[in-house]
Parts: sequence; structure tokens; C-alpha cells
Amino acid sequence: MSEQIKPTASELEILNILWSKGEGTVREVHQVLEQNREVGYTTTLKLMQIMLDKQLLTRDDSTSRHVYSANVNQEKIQGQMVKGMIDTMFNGSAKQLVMQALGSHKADKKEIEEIKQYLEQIEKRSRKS
Amino acid sequence: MSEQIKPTASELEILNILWSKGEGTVREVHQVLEQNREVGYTTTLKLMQIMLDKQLLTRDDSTSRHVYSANVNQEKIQGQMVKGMIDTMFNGSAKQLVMQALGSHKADKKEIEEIKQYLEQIEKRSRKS
DNA sequence: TTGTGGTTACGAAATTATTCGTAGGTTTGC
DNA sequence: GCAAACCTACGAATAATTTCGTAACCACAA
Repeated sequence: MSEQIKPTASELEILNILWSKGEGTVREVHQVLEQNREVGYTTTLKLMQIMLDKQLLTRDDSTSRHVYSANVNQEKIQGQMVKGMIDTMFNGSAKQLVMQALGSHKADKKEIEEIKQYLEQIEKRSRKS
Repeated sequence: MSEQIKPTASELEILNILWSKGEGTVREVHQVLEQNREVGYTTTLKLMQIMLDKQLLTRDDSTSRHVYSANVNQEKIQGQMVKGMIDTMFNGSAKQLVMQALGSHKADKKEIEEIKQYLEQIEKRSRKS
């Protein structure tokens, strides 16, 4: 099994921003963070430096405003987090997590249709194999 | 909005055990924890005492082996955790979380059927209102 | 009664995560 | 050139979480 990567809550926020943007400077990331909660600029900077150190990020420091990018795969981390949640809170049942997510969080009609289609794909695939 | 309860990772493990069992002594909880990872008995004890203090648990100390129970609602906490995950990792989209959960974690045919039925219930409900 | 093994209480150390001040380098506009 | 406004580096304080040693208490069998 490959190394388990366990980003902290703050690190996940930053990863998420960089996954969306593709890349960004500390300033840019910081401005997004600030929309949610109060946080000092050097705090964001330090966090990103730590993440660089842990190899969660890479950076281009060829110019004086360093540009950072995520260095871990979004789907992989998401999968790990979801699995952790299923294991520790939903007794290993993906179904329970899905129902909780759909029950408490309103998805619109279009999304529900898409999920249904996705489920049918999965069924078809498993019939074939 | 009511107080946000944010159990730590260890606290969630313990809550999950007590949600399953209904109630349990420190020894019983500890034995389950030990199956997953190495942990000292007094560590478990201390954690549960802290949780009692935070009112995450209640206990019956009428006998010398205190019996603990969860004092927070399972669905409520699960909902909060799922919401947090959707917000910080899935850009607010329950659909994305659901797909990640179903994609990486194999659900069996019966479960998929149940989820589909559940989705149809949701659709029906929303048509009515 | 006494010893053994199991229990709780709790301070405090260890570890991990977060925050920020300060020093010093770079860019920009005038 | 120079000042103002930016930038990075990084030590260190703080906060949050987890771990554990030790003492004291209790049950029970010999």
C-alpha cells in the first residue's frame, strides 16, 4: 500500500483552492481563504511553505512571486478522505454515507438524474464482468 | 444556528463504537479501539473522561465500572461531517461526493438498488411540494 | 486480612497544528 | 535614487490533541 497522505483541515482548504485554480500565488490563495475566515497573510504563507516541505505542493520560484500548484492528485485525496469517513463513521457502508449526503444536503433534480444514470452505469458494468 | 460540535478524530472513533453498542465500559470500548491501532488503556480512559466533560458522552457511575453512552445524535454529527466535507473538498456539490463514494468504494447490487429507490423517493417528494 | 488484578482520577509530557512577528529582499512609481 | 508597498524566510509562541505514568480506590479469592 502506498503512503497514506493525511492533509490537515487547513491544508485541505488550500489544496482545494489550488485544485480549482490550477495554480496560484500566496496572495491569491490567501484572498480566497480570507473570504471564509479571518487569517493573517503570513499564516497562509507559512502553511504553504510547510506544504511545500511535505511535498503536498510544488512551486515555481523563478520569479519573486512564487507560484504554487498542488502536487497530490485530487481524486486520490478525495477518495482517501471519503474512505476514512466511511470506515470511521459509517461502519464501512458507502450506502449509508450516500444517503446521509443526499438526505441532508439538497441536490437538485438534474443532479439526482445524473446520479441515477451513474448508478445504472455501475450496474451495467458489474453485470458484464 | 445551534452550537457546532466538532469531535476530533479519536473522539469520532469512540462515538462510533458507542453508537453501535448502545453503551459500554472503558474496557469494552478500548478493546474495540485496540483492534485498529495500538493505544494504551489509560489513553482511552482519559479520552472518554474528556468527552464526558465536553458532554459528548454521559455515564452511569453507580457501579465501579462506569458505563458510558453517546450523548450526541449520530445522524446530526454524521450530517455535519458530511457537510464539512462537501464544503471544503467538493465545492458544495453533494453529487460529487456521492460519485466519489460510489466510484471508489464498491457497493453491491442490492445497495445500489436501495440507493436508486431512495433517489426516486426524493424526486417524488420534491414533485409534490 | 492481605495480595492480586482491575478500576478511576488526573497532572503533565509529548506531539501536532496553527498563528504571527520580525527581518530582510524585491518591485514599482515617481 | 528612494520610499512605499509588496514579497519570502523562519523562529517561536500558542493552541489543540493525544499519550501515559502514577496514585489511589475497589472487588474478590485465598
